[in-house]
Parts: sequence; structure tokens; C-alpha cells
Amino acid sequence: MKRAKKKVFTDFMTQRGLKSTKQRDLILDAFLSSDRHLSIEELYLKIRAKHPNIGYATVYRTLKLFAEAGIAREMQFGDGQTRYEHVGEGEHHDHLVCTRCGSIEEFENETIEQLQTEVAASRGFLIERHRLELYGLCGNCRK
Amino acid sequence: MKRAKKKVFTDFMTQRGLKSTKQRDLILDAFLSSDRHLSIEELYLKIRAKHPNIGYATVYRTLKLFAEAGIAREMQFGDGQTRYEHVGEGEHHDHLVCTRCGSIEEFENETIEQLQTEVAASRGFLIERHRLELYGLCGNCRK
DNA sequence: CTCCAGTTGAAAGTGGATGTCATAATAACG
DNA sequence: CGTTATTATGACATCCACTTTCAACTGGAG
Repeated sequence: MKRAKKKVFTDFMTQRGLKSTKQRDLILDAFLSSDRHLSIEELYLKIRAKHPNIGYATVYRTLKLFAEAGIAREMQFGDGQTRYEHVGEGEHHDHLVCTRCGSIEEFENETIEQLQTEVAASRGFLIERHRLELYGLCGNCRK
Repeated sequence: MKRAKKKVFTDFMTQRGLKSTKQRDLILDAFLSSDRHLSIEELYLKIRAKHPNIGYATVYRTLKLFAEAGIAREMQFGDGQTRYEHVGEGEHHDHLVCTRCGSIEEFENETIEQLQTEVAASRGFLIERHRLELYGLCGNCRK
């Protein structure tokens, strides 16, 4: 899976005539081996710990590249920071965001997706993408 | 309906010991008589057209007040601006956002809400609020 | 090895939101 | 009605999370 995404990214780079660099390899590794939903800042600090001479702008630009390459997706959960999540082949999921501890779980529900399509169709609306987030208390925080 | 919201707001102001001012009245009128989902900037410009000596900060602060009073709600649709929508008594709805013309329609679907609750329950998650947005092309823009 | 297009990191720039503060306006009181 | 204690306003400054700029620095094709 990591391998697969690395391949997707190198192919993307080749196809666009972009270069492979130490920094990009580092950032890709850090991204793939991280929890999902890290912000630029978080990933930057994480990498920075081991490689103090990497710039914020590079992390920023590289994450954008990941998004273009289709291995990452930008998300906003209302905390004022853009977060990047991993994207698998055509996979989609929605989120449960804990308002206390900030943890983010994922879920999928085919029936909901189906209903969304119906609602849209009844308005003549063509869905390109959607976002569904449930905010509240996660199991841990309810105790 | 406008009357009702005005009352809610004046009650809120009284209860909090806040003053009634020309500016607040103006902004409230403009807000209530506007399309839904205006950004601060949009409402500011709209008011500014008739009343050139009103400040952006006043609009900003007043909208925050509306939100606290419960007659408005802050929303983010990913265009980098905070938008304020009208809120009725305990009412809730989701959004269809056109990625071409930017128009925003609303819809409600009880079944989807129900399914959300079930998904959350199965994870031990307690929903406080949610957001569901469908992005795509509206009827007009598909033509 | 050379050379050039692509990269990097530091620093400056942006845009929207938010804070500051002297001045102005409200509303309660005398 | 004036006075006065607050509260509100508006111009401006600041913050913050990106986003762009640019001179110095590679990667890799030839």
C-alpha cells in the first residue's frame, strides 16, 4: 500500500517532468507513515524534528503535489487548519470529529450516499463530491 | 418571521445589557432581507452602498452577535470566507453548493439524519451537530 | 562534466478575521 | 432635560495560515 502510493507519486512526477529530491522523499515517507489528517504544520514539525533544515514552504508545496497526484486530499474541519488525509483508489469515506479531543474517525455508509444522489437528482443537481461530518463526543470522551 | 427574529435579538440584547443602535438595526434589516449565506464582506458592501459610513468591524461584530443570539449561524463552504445563514427555531438543513456559479440551495432529509444517528451510535459516538454538503453543478449550470 | 529547468528555504506578501483605542452615542439617573 | 457611566463605533493595527517571490542550489539529460 505504501509502495503503491509511492509508485503513483513517482509516475505522476515523471509524467509531469518533475524531479525527485531528498525532501520530497522525506515528506512522502513522513506523510505515509503518519496518522491520517495531519495539518501542514503538524507534518512540518514532525519532519523538522529529524531534519531541521527543511522548510515549511517545501512541506506545503509537496502536500499540494500529493493532492494533485491523487494520493492525498485537503480537508477542513473548522479548526482553522487545512488537513491532508490519505486517499486510496476511488475510495471515499466520511468523518466523525470529536469536539473534545479532536480525534477523527472515518466511516462509510452506502445508503446515505444513495440518498444523497436521490436528493440531488430531484433538484436537477449533479454531485461532483460531498462532505459529511458528524461533530460530537467520541466513545472515549463520553466516559 | 422577520418580526420574530427581531424580537429574539432585542430580547437577547436586553438580557445582556447591550445597547440598541442605528448600525445594529441597519445590519439586522440588511441581514434579514438578504439572500441566505452572505459573507461578512458581501453584507458589508451591500449596507455600505446606502450607508457609506459604516465600518467593516461593526458588521463583523454584529454578525457574531446574531450568531450568539441564535438567529444566525456561521458556515464555511471552502471558499475562504465565513458565511452567515439564517436560523429558525431548532430547524436544520443541509446544502447543495454549485461549484460553478456558487449558488447554495438547502434541503432536508429525515432518513439521512436517521442513518447518521445510527452510524454514530454504532461507534459509541454522540452527535452534537453535523454538516452535509453536496458540491456539484446546479440545474442551471448543467444546461 | 555542463548546463538548464526544476527546487528549495528564507523572507516577504496576502486576505480574511480579530484586537486596539480614542471618539461618539446610548440610556439610566438626577 | 443635562450629566454621566457604559457601551458601541470605525479607522487602523495585528494575527494567522497560508501563498508567492527570488536568489542560491540541485537533479539528471546530453
